[in-house]
Amino acid sequence: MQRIKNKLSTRLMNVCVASLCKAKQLEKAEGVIVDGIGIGLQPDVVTYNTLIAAYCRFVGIDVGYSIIHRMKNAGINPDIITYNSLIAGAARYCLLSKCPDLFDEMFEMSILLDIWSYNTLMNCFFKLGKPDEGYRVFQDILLRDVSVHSATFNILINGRGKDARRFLNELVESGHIPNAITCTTVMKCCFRYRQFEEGFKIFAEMRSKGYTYDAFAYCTVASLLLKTGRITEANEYLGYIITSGFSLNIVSFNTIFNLYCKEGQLDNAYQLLYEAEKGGLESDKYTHAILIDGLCRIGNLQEAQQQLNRMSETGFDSNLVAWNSFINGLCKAGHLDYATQIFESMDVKDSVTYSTIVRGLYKARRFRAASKLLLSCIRGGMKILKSDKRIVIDGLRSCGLTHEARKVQSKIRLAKLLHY
DNA sequence: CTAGGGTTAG
Repeated sequence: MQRIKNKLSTRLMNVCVASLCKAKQLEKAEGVIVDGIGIGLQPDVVTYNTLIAAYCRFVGIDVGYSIIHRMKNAGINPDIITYNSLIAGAARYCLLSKCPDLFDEMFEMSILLDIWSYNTLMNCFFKLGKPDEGYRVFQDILLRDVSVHSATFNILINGRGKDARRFLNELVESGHIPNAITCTTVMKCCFRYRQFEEGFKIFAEMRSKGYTYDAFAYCTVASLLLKTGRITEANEYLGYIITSGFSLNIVSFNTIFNLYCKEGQLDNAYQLLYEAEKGGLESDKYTHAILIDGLCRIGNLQEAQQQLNRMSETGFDSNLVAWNSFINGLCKAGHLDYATQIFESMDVKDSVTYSTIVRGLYKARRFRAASKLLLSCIRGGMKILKSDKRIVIDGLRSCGLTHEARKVQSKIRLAKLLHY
């Protein structure tokens, strides 16, 4: 009788630990376990797995891994879920090199990789832009005759991108019934590849099937509408998201926030931010980037700069999109030198950073500087837009620097030969 | 107790 009681209480403790972990309250979760042990409860594999998953998600894989020692000392062996959480952590923090050691350990304990492990790995490879490795994982799934899960298909759809719609048809033809996640995935892929009609068709189908029971599809569609200048329709869907009673998280909130910022309604944006924070939502890197871009758009560069500072203080110091937005704002306002100064102080830049400055320099008719930058971008192995190449060459020509223009052109060609 | 969908910049 006492043992049954304790088991029940362990389950209760686990529910408590899980909800604290979900809220990132890891110290409190640990406290609950300590208290539980204090009153004679025995943490089980679920208790430890919950904790390991949370550490791997919020802190890092090493801390997660250290719990394994604790559970072994308590006489509990890690299982496939333990290792899947560690694999997910390795994938999340780009530490796939740690996986072979994990696999070895699993092998020693006779724990086999399951579909969750494979899905995690496959998804990670696609996200890292290594589709071949992703497909190799899928081959492994088929070879080892592991039963697939609907998530497997969704990961594959994301990996295929451009052919997502066709892939969905094939799935349906082979008897698979796509769920809401599959549909949203395909719709997003359609939009990404400018297959707008196909995308909206999927959205209509989702609504008729009752697949729009949460804000996911609406956010996708509203953002697309905003991006393509269909503001009224975007507003309609966002209005619906607000009034429908969906529980709004930071992502749906960011979508609405973005509409206000793009529309220059910064007062509304700040009001929304205030209410979201009052409701316990934490701003993320998207919130910051959207706000900084919005401030730049209305020309309030000072406030944008301050917001960047606040952002860095709250731990989002490497938010490249926000910095790119700010550089763009500076260029638009004609502060080329300050923009260049910031550009040079940045440790991490991407092709958007370069492109923004190149375009800024072009508009300021500083063609030599623009071409110099374009070439250093190419040397860094980054993709450049055809239009950027065009404007630099045209710019040089337009002020009689035909020799330079030709030189830049041949250097670009040479770089292409070397890189591809 | 683990994996898959929505939000940002040129």
